[in-house]
Amino acid sequence: MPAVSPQPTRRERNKQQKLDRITAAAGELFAEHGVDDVTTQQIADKADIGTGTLFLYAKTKGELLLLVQNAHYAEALKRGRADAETIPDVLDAVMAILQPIVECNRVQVDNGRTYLKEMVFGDPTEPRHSEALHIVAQTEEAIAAVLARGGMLSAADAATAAHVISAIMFLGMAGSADPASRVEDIVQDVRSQVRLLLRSP
Amino acid sequence: MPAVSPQPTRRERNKQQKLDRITAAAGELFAEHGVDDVTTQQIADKADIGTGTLFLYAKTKGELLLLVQNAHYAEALKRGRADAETIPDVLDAVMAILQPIVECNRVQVDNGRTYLKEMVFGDPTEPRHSEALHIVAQTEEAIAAVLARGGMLSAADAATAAHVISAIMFLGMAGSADPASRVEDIVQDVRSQVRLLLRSP
DNA sequence: ACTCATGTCTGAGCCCACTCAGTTATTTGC
DNA sequence: GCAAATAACTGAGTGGGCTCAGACATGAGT
Repeated sequence: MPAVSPQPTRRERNKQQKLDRITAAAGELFAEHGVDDVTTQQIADKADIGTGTLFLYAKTKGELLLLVQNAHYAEALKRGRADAETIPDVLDAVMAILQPIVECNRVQVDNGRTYLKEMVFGDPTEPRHSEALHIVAQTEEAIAAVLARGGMLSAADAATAAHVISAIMFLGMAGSADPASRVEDIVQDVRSQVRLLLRSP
Repeated sequence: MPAVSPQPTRRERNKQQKLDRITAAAGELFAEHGVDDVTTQQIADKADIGTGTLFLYAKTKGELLLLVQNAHYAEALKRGRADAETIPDVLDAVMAILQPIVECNRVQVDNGRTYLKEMVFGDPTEPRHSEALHIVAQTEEAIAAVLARGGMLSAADAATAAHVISAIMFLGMAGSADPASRVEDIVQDVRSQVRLLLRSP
């Protein structure tokens, strides 16, 4: 008989366990085969739940991908933010934030692109979707902070510029469907656009 | 007995007629009900062809939307480009190009957003998709021309800036899923970002 | 005219994301 | 403990985009 569990009621614990199993199953299958080549049945089977149950935890297959990828993106943002602090040049610092995100996005090209699609065109009332938008907002805040650091831009302009930069990165990643296009190329493409925005030498 | 037909062979004429019927049917149904509330069956029925036939003319439902919307977009671009010529201020001229495109995109919000989705995430090997990308390229060229007009930017920078502006517009339109958000608001939002990019007063 | 070859059409059927009416588990009130 | 109430689960079923094996039309060769 263990001491007081972290979760109060049994129901809550069961729900959490199921969500964990779903997350693990979806994560593994998506990573292995790509989101398009995995059926919701497979995920349900691997998580050892009924098909219907799956959709109590994620309203669409897209939400399942958000569930899996959000964690990776948050992680990438954290790394980039830390890197940026050590870099004096503003453009370099901004790119230090973007780099890990692009890398993360290209680990599995199809999944990365579908994730972006889901973010922009998915149902904003779903919790995993809001979570994704929150990460984007955090990313823009981090960029704005770097921009404001230089003191060349007002706070409002820094926020606007950060928004533009996030748009540049977004379409930079979404645009290149070819899995052969390397991360480095995308980053360079984004960099040249950001450089112009910042009027960096 | 009419004189020599514009199309040489009977097969070619039949194919063209069918494509016309499909375009008309899809256009009317999409405009009336929105792309999500129209089935490919309905389109096939209205065009008076079999279901299978439909997919000989457009590989996916998304391609059908591209087929219908591309014409509207090309039209919007044409209007904007003409407007821009009469406007001396660079920022105003750029916005004159963007305005009709945003309007066109918001005629039916769902269709507009699905069109954008299809453009970025659709199959680039399909002919209607290339056509859409061509319109985007033309839009960017028109913007670049306006930017170069001022002489403040090199040709290369103008092209890059035009690309950024198209990204800003794209996410400006895609981002606001709420049909209540008015065209004017989106345009204002885009304008403030473009103003910063151009360092316009 | 009569093949044969080549291009076009077709709809029954497949696949798969998602639903919902019915079942089972958990909690609450007595 | 035992109902009643409530929450969670389930899988057969549904709808819709898309396919493909076979039917049909057209044009070319003779």
